[in-house]
Amino acid sequence: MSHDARHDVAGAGENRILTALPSADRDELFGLVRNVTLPVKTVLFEPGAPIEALFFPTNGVISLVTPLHDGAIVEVATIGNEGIVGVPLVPLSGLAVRAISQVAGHSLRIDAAAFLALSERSTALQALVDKYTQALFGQISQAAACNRLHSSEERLSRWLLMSHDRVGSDQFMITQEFLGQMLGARRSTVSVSAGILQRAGLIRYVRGHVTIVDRAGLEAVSCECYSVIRNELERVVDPSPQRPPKAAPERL
Amino acid sequence: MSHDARHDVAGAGENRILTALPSADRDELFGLVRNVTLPVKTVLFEPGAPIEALFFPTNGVISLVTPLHDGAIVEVATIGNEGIVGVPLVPLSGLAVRAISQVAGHSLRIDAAAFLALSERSTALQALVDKYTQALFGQISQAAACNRLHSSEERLSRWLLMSHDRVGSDQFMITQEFLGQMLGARRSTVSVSAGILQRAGLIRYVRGHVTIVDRAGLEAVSCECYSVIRNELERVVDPSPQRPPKAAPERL
DNA sequence: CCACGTCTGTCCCACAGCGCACATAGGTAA
DNA sequence: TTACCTATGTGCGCTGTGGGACAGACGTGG
Repeated sequence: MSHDARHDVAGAGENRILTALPSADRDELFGLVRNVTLPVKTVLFEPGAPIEALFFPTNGVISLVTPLHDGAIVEVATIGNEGIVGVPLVPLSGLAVRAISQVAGHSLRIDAAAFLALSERSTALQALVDKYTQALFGQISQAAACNRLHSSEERLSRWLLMSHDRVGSDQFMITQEFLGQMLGARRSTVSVSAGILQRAGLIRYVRGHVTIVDRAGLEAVSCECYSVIRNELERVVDPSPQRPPKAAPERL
Repeated sequence: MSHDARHDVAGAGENRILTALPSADRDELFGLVRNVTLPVKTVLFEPGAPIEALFFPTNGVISLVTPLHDGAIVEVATIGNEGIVGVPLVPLSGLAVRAISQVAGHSLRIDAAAFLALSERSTALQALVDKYTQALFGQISQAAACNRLHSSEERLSRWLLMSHDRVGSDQFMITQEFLGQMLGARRSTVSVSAGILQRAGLIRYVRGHVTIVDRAGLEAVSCECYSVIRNELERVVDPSPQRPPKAAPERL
């Protein structure tokens, strides 16, 4: 696994979008980035605020959440080193969501203007970003359905699996209070669901420290949304296994 | 209100994205489109199927829905003459959602390849599409939160208002069975919620024919999501009232 | 060591919405 | 007219979860 990320001072991983770039483009981009440390609960941007920079996480987990007027928030997507925070990027315009770091980590930060200029020149970068944008779109759509139809236990399992994929460790920190906000559920509901998973021997949960004990078991409990989203994201950085095209509708 | 749409044979409206284009670009695009009639429940594309064409609705309502493995579907966005069906567009790639017409109408159809070629030349078109894509992104994010936290009555009101905006008539057809699928609820739940709205004098509902009686009343019952989404979409075609920027986080 | 703050497990009640079933009304065709 | 299909209204029991509260476990700092 090549480690071209000369700015990756933390030595704690790479960003898979950048890894998938041709080396010339990647080198050029690395000249424009700055490695930033993102403690837990760092807000990268607020709804409506113009995007000033993109972030390519190398480790840690960042969530996109929709804040409602009453103060409640709901997670609509989680982003790790497989993705980009700040797309779709439009000059001087902002997204309708908040980006907030969920598990502490590092990201490569690049100014929006510099990124746009570079992507004018690099069709490979443009193509990758567009494909990722489409996958992110799919992730949010799946979350919208999941939030409506799946139980808190299924959604909790999905969240744990997605985080597990991104932190690269069997253990990470997240309080049930925070988890409840992400899942749009009461803390006590999370506590009950987590207790079920714990008694089933799938996880361990001690004062904000979650340990994934039985990954396969978690996948069995989780709803389909986990694998749907995962496949969609994998397709971006590894296009080899083409999805079988669904039955196309009649030509319009 | 200029009516340049020479292909708009149905004479039943215009697409506001296209209307917002400089006339030169608009004329060029009109040379590439075909007016298509979309009966109710027409599927424009399935999840994963490469997008072959974009659709600019001139009337009617088209929904983006996420189908789940068990056959259930949930609406994640509704698109009328303020929008575009098929974005974000990536060559040879597809979206993770199904597009299905909800209220019969017409759209201007353009081949994906032709559209991409044109948008290479028209920065105005590119900018509009990008802004709309961002707004659509916001709509889905809001729906994800709404689906999780708001009551069926609130969501039903929101759906009726959004459709009302798009059909341009106080009456349109939609069965409660279908509505239940959109809202991710039982038909009987929809029946109860609709009954409440009906007894409150806000709507009339007879065998699939909904009539909006008291729009202001509906807005009062609906959740905030209606106006949030509406503002986001209006910003695309009418950027004059800039949104006040939220408090920006500390510079990263 | 103790004190305090944080985080979790649990219990109560209330209620929206599910799952299911059935009756009825509007529309259509013979 | 009758027969039939579609769509809506409604009733009932059940369950998941909200809303709220409290006790106990863990961990840190004094």
